Amino acid sequence: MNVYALVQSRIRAALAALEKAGALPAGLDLSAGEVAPPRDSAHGDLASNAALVLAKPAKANPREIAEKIAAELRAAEDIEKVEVAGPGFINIALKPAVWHAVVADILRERGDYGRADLGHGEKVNIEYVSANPTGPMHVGHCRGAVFGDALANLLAFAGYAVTREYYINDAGAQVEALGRSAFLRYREALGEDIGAIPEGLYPGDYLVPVGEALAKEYGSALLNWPEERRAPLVRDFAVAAMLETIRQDLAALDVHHAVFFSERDLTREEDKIKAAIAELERKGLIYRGRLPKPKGHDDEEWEDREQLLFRSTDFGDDVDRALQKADGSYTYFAADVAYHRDKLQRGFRNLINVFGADHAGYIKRVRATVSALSDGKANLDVKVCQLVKLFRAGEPVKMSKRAGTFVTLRDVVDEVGRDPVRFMMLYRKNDAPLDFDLARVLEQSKDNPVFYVQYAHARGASVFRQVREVFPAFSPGSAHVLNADLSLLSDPGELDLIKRLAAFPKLVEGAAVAHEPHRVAFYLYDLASTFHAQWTKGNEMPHLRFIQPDNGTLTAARLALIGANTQVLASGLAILGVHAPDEMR
RNA sequence: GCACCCGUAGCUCAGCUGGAUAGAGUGUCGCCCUCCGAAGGCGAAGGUCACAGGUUCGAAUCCUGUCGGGUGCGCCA
Repeated sequence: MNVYALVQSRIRAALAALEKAGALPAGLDLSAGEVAPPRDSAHGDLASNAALVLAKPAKANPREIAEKIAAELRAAEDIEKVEVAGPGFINIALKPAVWHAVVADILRERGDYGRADLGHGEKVNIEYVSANPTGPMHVGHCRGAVFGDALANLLAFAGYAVTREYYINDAGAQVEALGRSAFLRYREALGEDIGAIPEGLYPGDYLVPVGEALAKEYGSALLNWPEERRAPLVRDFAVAAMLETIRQDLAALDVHHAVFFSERDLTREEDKIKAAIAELERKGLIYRGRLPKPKGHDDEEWEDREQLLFRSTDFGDDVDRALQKADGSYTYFAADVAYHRDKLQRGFRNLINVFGADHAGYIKRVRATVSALSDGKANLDVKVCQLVKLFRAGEPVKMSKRAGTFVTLRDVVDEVGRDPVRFMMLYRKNDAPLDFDLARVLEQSKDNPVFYVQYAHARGASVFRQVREVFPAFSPGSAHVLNADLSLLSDPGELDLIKRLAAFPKLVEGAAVAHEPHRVAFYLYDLASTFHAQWTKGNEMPHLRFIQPDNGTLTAARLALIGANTQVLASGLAILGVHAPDEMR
C-alpha cells in the first residue's frame, strides 16, 4: 500500500463529502492538489495543498476550505492529527500503525514493492547507444548506454512493456572508409608495408585483428578480386567485427538490446524509404525547393541547389530538411524517417530516443517526423546526455579520437568496474555535464556515493549474519521476522527510516513519468544516509542497536525493518543495474 | 546570426513539474570507537537561486528581455 495514495484517497473522499453536503460547489476537480512530504518534518508526515489549488475554482478562502477538509479527515481511522497551516496547507500526521504496515508490505511484496502500473502494459520503444560501428565505444557513448538501460529498467518497473533497441548506422561514407581501412590492415597482415594510414581512414589499432582475421579466412585471394566485389565483402566483414566488439563492450556494462536495427537494411530495400517519403507526400509535406544558407558558416563550397525537402517547419523545426543528396541517394535523415515509420508500424505509440549532446540539433526534425507520420498520436521523448569529462585524481584525461588514442568504454570498465561506472553516470541529471573521476569512484569511503549505497546494503546483510550467534532462527525470510511485532519500532530514527521507505513507490512513479532515472540514485543515497545514521546511534545508545540479545521480540522487529530497508536498496539498485552486495571486501 | 542545454553555498550538484524558513556532499572548524563493520555518525559556519521585469494567494521552478558558459547549424552519420 502506498501511503501517499492512501492519504490522497482520504482527501478525495473528504472533498466528495463536502461537495455532497453543499460546502463546496459542484463540478470541481476532486483529484486536484498533491500529497507530499513537507519540507519541515515538524509540520507532520504529509501535507496537501488541495485547499490552495481549489480556492480559485471554488471561489472561496483557502484556509476555510482547508478547515473543512481537515474536519472531515479527522474522522479517518489511520490519521492521528490534522492541522491547517500557512495560507491553507493541510498537515497530516499518520498513526504509527500505518507506518508499521509499510514494513510488513515491503517484506511481503519483496522485489515487487514499489512496482507501479503507470504503463498498463503499454509498449515503449527506447532507442539508445546507436554508436557508429566504425570502432570501439568510447566513454561518451557509455553515459547514453547506462542512461538508456536504467530508463528501460525503470519503465519496466513502472508497468510498461519495454523494447530496447539499437539503430546501427551501417550505411554511408563512414563504413566505406572503415572497409578501406580494414583492407589496408589486411594487406598489412599479409606482410605488406602499408606505411601511415591515409587521412580520412581509421588509424586505430583495433582494426589490426580485423585485417588478420580477413587474412586467415581468405588468404591472399582478396587481393585479386575486383574492387566492386571485394569492397562490400571487406566492409561487411569489418562492420560485423565492430558490431561484435560493441556488443561485448555493452555486455561488460551489462547493457543488452533486444533489437539491432540496421540502417543498411533500409537503404538496401529503398522501398521502405520511398514508402516513407510517399506517405509524407500524401500528407502534403514534401516539396522541391531551396534552403537558405546557414549564417556564421562562411564556406565557399555552399552551392544553392534545389532539393527534395520535408516540411519539418510545420512541426516546429527551424528549417525544412533535405531527404536526398546531390547525387540522388538518400540522406541519413531520409533513412531515419523510414526507421521511425517502422517503429510506428510495429505498434509503438511511446518512443524514447537517447542522444549524445552532439545530436541535440537533430531533435526537432525527428520529433517533426514522428509527429507527421503518426498524425500527432505517438509520443516521442528525446533525452540528451551531456558530455562526460574524464579525470584521474583531479587531472583531466586527454583523449583524441583522430589520433586513435581515445579512451574506450572498455578501458574505463576494466579499470574501475561496472558498478561505479553505472552509478556515477546516473548520479547526475542527464542534461547536465558530468565529471567522472577514475580514482574517486574506487575510494572505499563515504566520499564515494557508489560505495556508500552499496555499503548500506552490505551492512544490512551483515546484521543478519551477526544475529545468527544470538538468535539462529532469525533469518531474513523466517516467520520470526515476517511476523514480528512491528509496533515495537518506536524510535524516531526508526520511524524516519520507515517514512523514507514509504516514499519509494511515489519516487518510482515520479522518476518514470519524468524519464529521470537519476532520481532513483539520489533517493538511494538519501535512504542509505538515513540507515547509516540509525546504525551509528547504536554506538552511543546501546538500546538502539538492532540486535538486543536479551530481547528477541524487539530484535525481530528491528530485523524486519532492516530487511525492508535492504530490500528497497536492492530494488533501487536493480533499476540502476548496480549490484547489491552482501559483503564489501 | 539562429536553435537547443546550462547558470543554486568556496567547489561538485539535488530541489519531487508553482508551495511553507532553498537542501545534500565536499572543503573549513568542533565533536563521537572497550561497543552489531568508525569503510560510519553528530554539530557549526557558509545564499541577492546570474541580472531585470512580468504572470498570482505564492516563483529557484512558468513567460519576456539582458549578461555569461556549453553544444550544434544543407548535400556527414
